[in-house]
Amino acid sequence: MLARRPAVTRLADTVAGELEKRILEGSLKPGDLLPSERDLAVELGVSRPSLREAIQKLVAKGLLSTHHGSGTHVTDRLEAHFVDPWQDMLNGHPLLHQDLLEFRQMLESQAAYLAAERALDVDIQRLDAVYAALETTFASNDLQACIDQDVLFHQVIAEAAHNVLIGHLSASLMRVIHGHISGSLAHLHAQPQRWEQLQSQHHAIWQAVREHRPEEAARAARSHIEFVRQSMEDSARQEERRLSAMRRLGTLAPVSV
Amino acid sequence: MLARRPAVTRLADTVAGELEKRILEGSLKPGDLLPSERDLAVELGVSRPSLREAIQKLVAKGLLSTHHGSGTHVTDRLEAHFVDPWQDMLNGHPLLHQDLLEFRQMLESQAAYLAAERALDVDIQRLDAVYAALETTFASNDLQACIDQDVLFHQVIAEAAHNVLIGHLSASLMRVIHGHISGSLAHLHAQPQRWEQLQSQHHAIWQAVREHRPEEAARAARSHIEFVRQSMEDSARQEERRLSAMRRLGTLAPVSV
DNA sequence: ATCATTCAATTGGTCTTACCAATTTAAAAT
DNA sequence: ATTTTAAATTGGTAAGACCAATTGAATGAT
Repeated sequence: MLARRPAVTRLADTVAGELEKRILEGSLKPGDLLPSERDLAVELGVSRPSLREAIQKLVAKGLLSTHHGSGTHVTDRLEAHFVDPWQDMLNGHPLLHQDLLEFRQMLESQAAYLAAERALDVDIQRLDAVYAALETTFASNDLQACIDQDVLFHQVIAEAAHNVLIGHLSASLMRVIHGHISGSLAHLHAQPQRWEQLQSQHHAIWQAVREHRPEEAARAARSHIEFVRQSMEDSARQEERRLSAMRRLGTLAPVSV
Repeated sequence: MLARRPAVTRLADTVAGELEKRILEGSLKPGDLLPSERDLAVELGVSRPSLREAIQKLVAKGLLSTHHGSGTHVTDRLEAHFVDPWQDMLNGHPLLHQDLLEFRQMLESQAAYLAAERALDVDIQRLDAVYAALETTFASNDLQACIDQDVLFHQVIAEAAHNVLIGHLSASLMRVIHGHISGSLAHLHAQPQRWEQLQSQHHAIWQAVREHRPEEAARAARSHIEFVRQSMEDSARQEERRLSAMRRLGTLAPVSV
């Protein structure tokens, strides 16, 4: 029942391992062009389909990239591949963003509610500090810092809810969304009036939590995410318009590789 | 940087995406056996080598696992991501149960709300079938079957919410607490009048969902979990009294720490 | 001579077919 | 009823052919 390890040696795995080894050893450097599939298959003593399966595995891992007509290259960023299955699910299935935001809305409003109910003095002190930092950061133009502080702000609230599941899950979600937040934040940053709305929403949540008004905290958090959701939709729509225009003009020329 | 995004549509990628989608949506659940490669290739309208390349991609990602001779299974990597840290922690720290039930209250009330809002005919048909089974099972004395049906009932509602995160998270949580449910259910089963309350609660949730009354569904789910929570506390308190009595009688050796 | 065009060679992408190997199943023999 | 055996099913591998995108050299016009 437990002979699962060395059970069978799939050829594609062996080949993939061999190629991986060559990459790690340095005989195949990032940017290098692999021999053609036909040649490589002969060299490794396997059929082309088997070689292709191995290559597809490595493509999925992010070690190789294929280009119809030109060849197969070794990716230049070896450690950039995602190991989190949810992470690349998000990239491949944009319809997930909606589900994720919906879930986040539930999670954060509940977190805010519980935080307002249970926050101890130390929690509020920490929250005050983070909020102050968030305010000064938002006044600056450092977008990356804004994202970090924003994430931290929500995480502190989640932890003040004193529910380990909410805390852990909130952290997980934040890590997953982190990359996708930047888009919408950049979009908002370009509109000063909306940017200020964001600040006032944070302020409302902060006040409701530190003054122990659960219902209001939950409502503020809910409408905050609703606002973010709306903004992401706008952002996506605008991006679509931009792409459409570029297609129409046929100027989809490579942006200098 | 990404000027060559929609350049070509590799078939294997399309197929892999389609399979991913089915896994996300729940048509392919963890542990499920995929159709044979030959059948699936026909169903998707592609050749077997192309299908295989797609499968190998997903195997590399860890979403599928192939077994020579038996078939290809869906792994539970998506759910494991959320659960792993908590699986054994729950056993050692029973105080976590409170947090977990609190979280479950939020999750299930939201799931019931969304399910009442979005359930399609097929969802309701499935829900009806599961509820009928639940009712007959509760009439019997098979406790284990009751637990299974109870879990299934809530899972069907979670999936009718049409939010992949809620669906997978609900499945994860259910798997984690599966063992811990039996305690409280056994405790309830000893009190016929409370046992009937449980049934009427299920009935209320079921009706509210199938008649598309979101607010009521959420309220029913919330008070259902509240009831379970209360009962678990009673159960724990009673168990404590029992232990205390045994200590008083000296029939229990000191718990060596 | 220089530039643009054309076309053939190269390369990855896909399909068809066939056969091998592990597993499961059910029939058959004990 | 149990064990044995064989057939059916399933994934694994191979070979050959053709399609499609890319490249680059030969060709042509300026």
